[in-house]
Amino acid sequence: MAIIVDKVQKKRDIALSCRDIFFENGIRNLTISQIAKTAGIGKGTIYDYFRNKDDIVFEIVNIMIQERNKTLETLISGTKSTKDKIKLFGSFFYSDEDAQLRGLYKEFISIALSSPDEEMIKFQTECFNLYYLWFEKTIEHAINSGEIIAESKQFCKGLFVFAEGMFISSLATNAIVNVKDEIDSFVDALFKLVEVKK
Amino acid sequence: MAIIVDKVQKKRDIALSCRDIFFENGIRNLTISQIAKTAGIGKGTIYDYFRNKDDIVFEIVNIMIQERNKTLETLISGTKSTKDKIKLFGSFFYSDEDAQLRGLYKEFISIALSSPDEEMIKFQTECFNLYYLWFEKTIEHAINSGEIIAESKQFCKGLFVFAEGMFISSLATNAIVNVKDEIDSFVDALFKLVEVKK
DNA sequence: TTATAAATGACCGACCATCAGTCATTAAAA
DNA sequence: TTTTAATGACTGATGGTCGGTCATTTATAA
Repeated sequence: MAIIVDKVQKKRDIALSCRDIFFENGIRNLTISQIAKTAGIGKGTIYDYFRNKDDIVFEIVNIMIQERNKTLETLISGTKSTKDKIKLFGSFFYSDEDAQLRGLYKEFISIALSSPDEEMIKFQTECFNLYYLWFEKTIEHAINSGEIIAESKQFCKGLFVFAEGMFISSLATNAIVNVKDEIDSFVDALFKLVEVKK
Repeated sequence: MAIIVDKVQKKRDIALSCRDIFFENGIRNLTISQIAKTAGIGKGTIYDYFRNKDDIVFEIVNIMIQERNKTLETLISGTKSTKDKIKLFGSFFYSDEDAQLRGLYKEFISIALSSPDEEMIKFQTECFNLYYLWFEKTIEHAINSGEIIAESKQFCKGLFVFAEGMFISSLATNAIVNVKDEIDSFVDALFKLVEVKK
């Protein structure tokens, strides 16, 4: 027998060692050779751990999003107001702390649109469902406590998805400048309609 | 002088002659040689009319969207109900007639995300503003005629952008299956809150 | 216990095929 | 003869492969 490396861990290490150059250059402006050099390994070794160049971005985003989910979970449980909880879900699309992940997520979405891949879609679906479950629970709780009207539930999916639309529009146009303000004002306006009047 | 070709027209012709293969294969699975062969011209000629491969997609989408805008304009003016007008804006993201344009638009967004280009962003911004103006006008008209409450105006941008979010989510996840239903039910729910009660 | 051989997984970079984009040349019209 | 259009052979770059090397561990036997 010979050396046995922790393939999963090494894959993570390679991916993470490249996250800065991916963020700075974008996948299209990076060569496998550069990536391998940055990771301090041979070009061939890349393909012992990744299916292709896209797969590296996927791994980075995968790791970073899973880390972020944990942070988000604690942040949500530490937030009292329903409205603030809702806003917290959208914060990914504008907060300074998430700037790098957001940049890499952008690359990831670009890949997912032009080269849809079973695994990527599965991961995205899981993320969507996870977030959405929390989101739904938050809204339902607010309904049950009499804070907002029952009809609010119908806005769950739309409200949840709208932030993604703002994000894409902010990247693809100059029409959306301040994502935070747009999200905040939309949520505020909706809450005014949905709050139970005393 | 020698033969003078209408550069603008020829660019259009080349672009449109390739729209089917772009829709079927996607930009990543097409080579310039294939494109040139499909257009019935030499490889080098492509570069007399386009800056690069991305630029061809841009031209196709550009032409098709501008055509669609005209159709949309007449469709809107032929639609009476405010709610139907609003829904009309979202129809791009699910209607059968727009399936091909939608597929090419997806490619275009993918390009715009990973290789942002001045011209593309400018075009997208113009489209956004054009649609949004109509959209805003529709809402304002409904407010002035006493159909919906004044606060409705605050939902303009969010409502407008939410359909794009649905679209992206439907492509990147398996969590959104029926875009039309999602858009319809969100718009319906919002209208219930916003309609002036008699 | 130590020396040697065998086995195996990790790692690598030269190599290959492909392809976007260029440019020297040709063709055709005026 | 000049100008414009068109072209496809060519080039440089790059994603991905593959045969081979190296390092470590295990087996064996002296």
